[in-house]
Parts: sequence; structure tokens; C-alpha cells
Amino acid sequence: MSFRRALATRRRPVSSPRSHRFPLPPHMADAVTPREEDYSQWYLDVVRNAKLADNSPARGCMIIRPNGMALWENMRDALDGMFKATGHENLYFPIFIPERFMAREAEHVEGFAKECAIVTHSRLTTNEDGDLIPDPESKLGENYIVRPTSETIIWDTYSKWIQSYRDLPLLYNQWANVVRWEMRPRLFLRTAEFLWQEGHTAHATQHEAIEEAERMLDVYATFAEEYMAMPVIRGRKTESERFPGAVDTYCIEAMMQDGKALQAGTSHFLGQNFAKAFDCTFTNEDNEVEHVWATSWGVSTRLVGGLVMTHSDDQGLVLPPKLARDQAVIVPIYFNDDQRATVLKEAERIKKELADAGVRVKLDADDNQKPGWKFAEYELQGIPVRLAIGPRDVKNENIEVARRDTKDKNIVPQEGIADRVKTMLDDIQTSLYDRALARQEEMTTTVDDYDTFKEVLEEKGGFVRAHWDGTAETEQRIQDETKATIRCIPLDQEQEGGEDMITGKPSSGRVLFAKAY
RNA sequence: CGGGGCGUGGCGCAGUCCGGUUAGCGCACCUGCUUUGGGAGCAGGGGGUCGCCGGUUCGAAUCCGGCCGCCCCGACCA
Repeated sequence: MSFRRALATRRRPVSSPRSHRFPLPPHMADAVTPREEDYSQWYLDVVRNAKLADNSPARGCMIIRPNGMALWENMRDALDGMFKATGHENLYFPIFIPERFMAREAEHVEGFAKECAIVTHSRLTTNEDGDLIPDPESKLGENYIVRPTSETIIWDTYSKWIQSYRDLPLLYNQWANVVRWEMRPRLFLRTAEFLWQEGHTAHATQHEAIEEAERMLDVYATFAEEYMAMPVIRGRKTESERFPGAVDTYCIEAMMQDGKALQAGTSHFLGQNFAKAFDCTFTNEDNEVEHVWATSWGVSTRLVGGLVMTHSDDQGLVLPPKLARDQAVIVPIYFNDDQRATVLKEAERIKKELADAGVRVKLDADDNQKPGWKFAEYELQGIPVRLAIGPRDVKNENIEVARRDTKDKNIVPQEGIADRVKTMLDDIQTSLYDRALARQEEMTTTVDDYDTFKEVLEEKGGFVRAHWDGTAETEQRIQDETKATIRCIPLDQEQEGGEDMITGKPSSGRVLFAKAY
């Protein structure tokens, strides 16, 4: 069932007309810089306050804190299941790549040479001044590159594993860290080291490899929309935006709240480029020797950044229930030990009821923090549903339910609370997606002339659909003049002839421009 | 690599221009009491090589020289 169809069959929102927004104490506004004021600072404030990650002592790297790691783990588990379901197996290649491997595929080296970390020594020693230095005696015979991606080492290996068409296809994936020495890092969005998955497949035919690349793009798009509630545009990259060494790069592009696009995942048809570079051949059914056809595809911890920027607001993080580690949190309220005992007993019972119904629920019985503090904290952390129960509620058999995305808050009967929360979680998941989709559509503008194009980019931002003559020159000129790049040539759009808005040359279809992360 | 800014308890800062008690404030932390339906109050307490090295001076967080690091803005990128 498609996601759109799934949305259509969902139930109505659970909020009632009696519901009201909860007020925020003035000082809380200080925790997160409003988006309007400074979007970059807002993003950093959300990440910091939700305790997702910290900067690290190593420049450009990040320390992923438990809240951030839990998000990534949930993404990883969901994706891993989807990879397995499409026939892939996990394996692991080493972090160090012999330097000479990088040089084998010309475009590939060129693409990555400028951002490689290189291991040259294997020992430390002290010099005359007592300073620690790499021991000159330990200089390596051959340097190692810390992998920026693993195509080279993998294709060197595949060439040993593959002899015959009977060995194909190879459908492998690895979960790993990679290093790309970036000049301007931003937590999750662009860090020197990041966690990702890289799929590397080998096929007997071009057709099969292209199918694989397309299939995995579809997996990414489905994941983004169904789990992250983040609508994406599926597309193909232009030559200049292509992965170094790829014949074709497919991508999913998402629109962030500030009108900038985020490349959220890529899938590459590598042709026979790496097979040729690493002499990876197989014998086909007709006893002819051919080079293997390849794909690679990946998504990274950048997705966490995309998730943050898609749904969060000026009160902090907003998480889609499917990826939230805790979908609901129960905050008990009491004023003395007697009440504490009674309230906690009820809270425990409700927790069990929710857990039995399959809700990931946490009860925060910590006496060190007070309810008001906890409310604020869980809002910053984006927990989808908050339940509060105090002496009054115990007496009246009620419970307070607040949803993070709309900030609706209601006092409802305890009876049927599990169903109510489950329905609410479903509703949050779909309404987050709906809202993001509406924003994406609102932030997409179709233009036919360059003046309007520049004006839209300047004043509104977002995706701009325009005709392009297909040349790298025009693409470069637009980038130089507007900072916008062609994010992709969308896959599912009607073919529509037209003229390039600058050169007037014929165009076979509109492409999607945007400023990007 | 260019342009800007900043290094002072865990975090955020004041003090530096114009050198001079024991380096101060908020948050956080510890103890106690009172509190508790939206980030509690009061009292007490602990915690500092003022980025590093050198110089000037009776005396340096403060002046001078050098170095190091970080952040922001641009060029490269998932």
C-alpha cells in the first residue's frame, strides 16, 4: 500500500473543541532562538537542548548523545529491515584503504582527494623537547586513507569473489563510519566523521543494476515518508552533481523550513567504471568475459539533521512517533508521600496498559525534578505525547494528555487511554507528514523567466521548477549568479517541452533548482 | 585559505580600555528547611594554573611580543 493511500485511510484527529494551548513561561523562550530570528542558531539550539549531540574536541566531528543515537538506531533498524526485505546482507570492510586504491578510478580520486584523512605513521614518540610526535621510524611503507566511502576497497575485493555469472548478483551493505574532511561542519548535516550505510551491489547486466539503483532509491523515499514523515522528491542528478565515478546518481531531496533543500539519500548506477578500474570480470552464460555492473547507495546521520529541520518548532524538537524512542512519557504530580504512592501506583498501571498496547512509554518518577521542569524538558526533546496524572486525576479517574506537535492539551478519562494514545500517535505521524508536504508544495514555484527565477529564490526560497537547456555552462552560470543548484531532474513528472529561461535553447523538461545544505 | 569575533569554576558571562584588597555574577552542583497541576524559594557550602610561553613592572586576567585553540561569515561537500 502506498503511503498516500495509507494516509487517506487514517482516522480523524483526536483533539476536541475543548482543547487549549498550554502557555509557556517567559524564560523558556530563551532556550531556543526563534526560527524567524536566526534559523542556523535555532537548529543548533534544538540539537543542543534535545541533547542529540555535542561538538567534539576533534574539530568538525560530533559526539552523538544517547537521544541522538536512539534516533539514528531507530532509523538504522527500520532501514536495515527494508534492506533485508529486498534481499541484501550485511558485511563489513575495514576503515583503512590503501592509498593506491583511491587512484584507480580517475573521477573518484578527483572527487574525494581534497577531503581525505591520511594515516602515515603507526607510533608516537617524544622529541628532544618532550613533545609527542609521530615516530619517524614508524613511517608506513604505504599510507592508508581513512575511508570517505568504500567503493575502491570493495571493488578490489569483489574482483576476487566474482568469477561467473553464477556468483551474481552480490547484494551487500555495510553500516559504518566514514570521514570526509569538511571545511565547514554543522552537527549532523555535515560533519567530518559521520555514520552511514553504504550498499554495494554487483550485477551481470546493466538493466539489473539500474533496477537495483532505482529500487533502493525507492526504499529511501518510502523510509523518509513513512518513518520520518518527511516528503521527498525523487530525482536524478545532473552530470556536475553526480557521485564521482557514477554513470547516474539518483537522489531524494527534501525541503527544509527555511526554504533550503537537503539531499537526504543517494543511489548510484556505477556502470562498469569500478569493475574496469579494479578488473572485476565474470564469465557469462555464453562463456564470454564481461565487466560487472555496479551500484552503490547510502544514507547517513544527516537524516537526523533533516528530521530536526523538517518538524521542529520554536519550543524545540518534534519527533515523528515511528522514530521516537519514547512515544509517550508519563509525568506524575504529587505534593506529599501519600499522594506520591497513590499517584505512582496509578501511573504504573497506565504505563503497563500503554506498554501492553504496544506504545513505547516512559514513566518519569524522578523526585529530583518537578513536573513543570519535566514538561519543558520533554517538549525540548520532542516526545510526541505527554501524560500527566495528579491527585485530582486519580480522584476523578482522569488523565491529562498533551500532544507535542499541535500543543493541544486535554483532560480525558483514564478509561480507554491506550486506544486514545495510539490513535493520537497515528494522527501525529500523519499530520506531521501532511504539514511537511503542504509546506513543500507551498515552497515549490514554477517559473519561466530568469528574472522571476532570481526574485523567487531571493524572496521566497524553496524549490523552483524551470526549464534548463541541459548544459553544464548554464547550470554553472545560474549557480554563480544565484547560489542555487539543480537539485535534481524529478523522476515522476510529466514530460513538458520548453525553452531554457536564459539561453532559450530547447528543454525536454523542467528541473528543480534550490539553494541547498 | 581570506574576512570578523572570542578564549576567565561544568555552562553562560562581567571585569581588560585606565595594572593595585581575597577575581565577581547568573545557571548548574552539594547540604538543610519550606515547597510542588508549566523550568520553586530561602539559608549555607564546594569548585578558578584568568588559553599557552615569554617580556615590562614593586605588582599583570588587565600593558607588550609570540604561539595555540575555538566560533561565525565566504570558497569545497552527503
